[in-house]
Amino acid sequence: MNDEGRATRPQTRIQQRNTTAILEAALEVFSAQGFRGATLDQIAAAAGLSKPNLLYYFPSKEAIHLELLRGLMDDWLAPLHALDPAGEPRDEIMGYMRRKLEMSREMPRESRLFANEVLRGAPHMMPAIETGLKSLVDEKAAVIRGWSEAGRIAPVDPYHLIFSIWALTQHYADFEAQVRAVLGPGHDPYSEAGAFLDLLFTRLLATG
Amino acid sequence: MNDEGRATRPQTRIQQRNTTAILEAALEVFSAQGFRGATLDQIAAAAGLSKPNLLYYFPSKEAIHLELLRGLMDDWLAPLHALDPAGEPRDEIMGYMRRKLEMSREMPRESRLFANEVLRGAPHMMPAIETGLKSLVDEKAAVIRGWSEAGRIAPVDPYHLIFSIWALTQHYADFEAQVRAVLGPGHDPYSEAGAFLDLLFTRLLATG
DNA sequence: CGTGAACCTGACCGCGTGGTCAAAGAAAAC
DNA sequence: GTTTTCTTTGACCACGCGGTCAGGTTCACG
Repeated sequence: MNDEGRATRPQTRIQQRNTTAILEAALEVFSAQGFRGATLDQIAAAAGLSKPNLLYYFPSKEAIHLELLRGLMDDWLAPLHALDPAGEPRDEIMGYMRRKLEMSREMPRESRLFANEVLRGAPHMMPAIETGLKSLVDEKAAVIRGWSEAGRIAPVDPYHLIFSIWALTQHYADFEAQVRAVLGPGHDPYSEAGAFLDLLFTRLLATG
Repeated sequence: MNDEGRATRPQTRIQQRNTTAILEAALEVFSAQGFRGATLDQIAAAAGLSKPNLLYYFPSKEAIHLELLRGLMDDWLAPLHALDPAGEPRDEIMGYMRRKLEMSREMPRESRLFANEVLRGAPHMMPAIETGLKSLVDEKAAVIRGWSEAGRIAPVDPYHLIFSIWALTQHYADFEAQVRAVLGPGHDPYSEAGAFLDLLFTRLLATG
């Protein structure tokens, strides 16, 4: 039981369990209802706690929301971070796309939480976007531009290539209701998307 | 001054002006704040009316929201509706994509309003999506499948082709905050996107 | 088992918000 | 000019919601 790092972190068993339950419940409610649409009672109920008890662990509704967003940023950057400048260009880009699609399948609530935030103009995340996200994208875009100029993939604008990966993969999580309604029953949107996107990016990146 | 059509529709000059102003103001506020996040006071202020006066023209906050969504559906279907089965396949699909991108540029608030609704699981629009939208997509997907099978465009899943057009074009409106933050100043996202998407769909659809 | 800290709750509060209403103020109709 | 209908508003209300608090209960630890 060391006490290193960020000041004051007792972290008992109960604290661990309850904060986890609260964040899980908050993710569920915020992603489905938005920040203003969610109520502390809903979150408390979903977490199996009373509202005052919930506020014993977090000082305010906003604090829960911020904590959720803060934790999300790392997960969100990870797939792009893993794009390896030393790898085979096509494999790296397709791999990035597949990881993002996998994230949409496995973490649709997180995707919707993020979408909600950006839709509003990213009031809380703009600093993180302008620093962490931007610099990472700049870095990887330079790598892709290099590949492009070296003729290892077809010429493309690297920024919009990255945007297209975000758009195409997150769409299946954020607009899931619409996708399922249009396809009708008996479809697995994500596996179909996997095949389609493989094809799309293969053709986009193929050299002469 | 005829009185045909839907029962009771006096529509004086003042009524016309005020309902228009209210819907315009509501679009502004709802698209930026979401349904729950928006307040009647904000909408009234943006419309230049008092709150009670606003409620003289619409019975409730929800009624304004519904009216907005109802009016949006037609605009939303129009670009796909215009895809001509008798046209040149590549031109038709690329034309559809360009019309959608144009809509994102010209009507970003409407795009965000729609995104907000679908993110929440489309509680109000699901009926319209399951009927109007789905049948239109089914119809046009069949056309595209025909082109694909006839070898006039490269083989693609027509449904996911349409989804990809939605995702790629709406992304620039819905995630505008992020796109601008990542690109930095001195960029015109939409014109760059136009060039990129031209390239992307050209390569995706090219035969041989 | 005792004691202090951590955990939990019912009751409560103030404020913002959706919505109402009676009555005043403009337009239109005659 | 008068009446009638349409338009606008200030004052008001009920309620849901975020947040507080005093006090009770449970837990960890010696």
